[in-house]
Amino acid sequence: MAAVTSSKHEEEMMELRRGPWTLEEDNLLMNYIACHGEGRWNLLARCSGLKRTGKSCRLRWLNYLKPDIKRGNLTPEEQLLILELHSKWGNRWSRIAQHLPGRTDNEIKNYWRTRVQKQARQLRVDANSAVFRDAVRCYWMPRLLEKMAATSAHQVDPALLHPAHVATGLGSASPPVHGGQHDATSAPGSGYGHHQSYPVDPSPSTSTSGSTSAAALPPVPCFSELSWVDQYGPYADLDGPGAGAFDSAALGGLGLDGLDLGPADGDVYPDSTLLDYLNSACCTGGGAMMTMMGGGNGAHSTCGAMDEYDGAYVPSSWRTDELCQAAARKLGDHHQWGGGI
DNA sequence: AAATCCGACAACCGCATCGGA
DNA sequence: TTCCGATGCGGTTGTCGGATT
Repeated sequence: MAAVTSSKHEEEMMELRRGPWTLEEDNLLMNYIACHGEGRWNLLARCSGLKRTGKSCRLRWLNYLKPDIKRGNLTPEEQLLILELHSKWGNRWSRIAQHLPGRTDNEIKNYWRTRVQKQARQLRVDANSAVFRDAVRCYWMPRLLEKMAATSAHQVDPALLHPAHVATGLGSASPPVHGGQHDATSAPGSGYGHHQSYPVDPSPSTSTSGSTSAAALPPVPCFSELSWVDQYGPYADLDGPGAGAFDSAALGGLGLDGLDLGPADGDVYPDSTLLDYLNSACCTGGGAMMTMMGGGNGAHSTCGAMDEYDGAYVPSSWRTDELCQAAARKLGDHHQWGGGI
């Protein structure tokens, strides 16, 4: 008897499909959800005719089929938002995804692993280290904005390009505007994304990566909620309302991807790398840092955790052994770390 | 032109948490 | 209070296509 039960169970297990979803499966799933709504995934799996687990159905729906899923490359403001929120919350992908309408935790997680962690590897630092966090704040984000201005026909408030404004949002109080690399044709049901290919009767209509359109999008959350003050203390936020805000209006719709934070694999810190930048900042007692920050006391808050040291504000984490070690690899001992860093 | 490498993304797996019986 | 199924989350793997050699 037990053997019979076991074999039945095995039979069931054998019937369960795995791997890529077919168009028919997607249709089944979408139709079922259209009739019965989301949730109760195990019931759905049993009753819909799909030979999938409830888990698999849920994942397919949430990560791919759900109508409000936004596909295509992450926009610059989305990238900035991810960088910021990750520095705040770490690998809380789901939580981060809640602040990027239409983006899934899976997508954000993949972005982090394929793009951001790659940069960290190239810099030989841990992506979760304070050094890398500061690198992102002080180097990646400003360059993101610079590249946006350099490569885009969009009007970007020049004031925004001052690194200080990366964090403070000075220069514009415009409401968020949407646009960027969203392709409305790639929504489930009308087309499929970059890698989607059905093993049976494939009928993908469009490839979406990198494409752009002016499709209407749900609002991108206001960056003003991204104040760093709660994490980094009193020096991490600017004074007054609007502080800590990226200007998503100015950033909106700009297509940018693949920013390099550092050297390619095999190179050992070529010209103009993050560490050169860090070096110049530190060796001048925070001078370069202060430039980055907007010239002094008025805006001493743009690069994350700031401590007052020797009359100047410097990022707290710059005084870590980790940073010194990283810098030493590049610089040897012939540079002095200024400002007591 | 073929082989190999690599990046990107979809999907799976294991564990944690939640909520109802 | 405990148990158990459902759901959610994060880490990891598999697969595909483009780029490079």
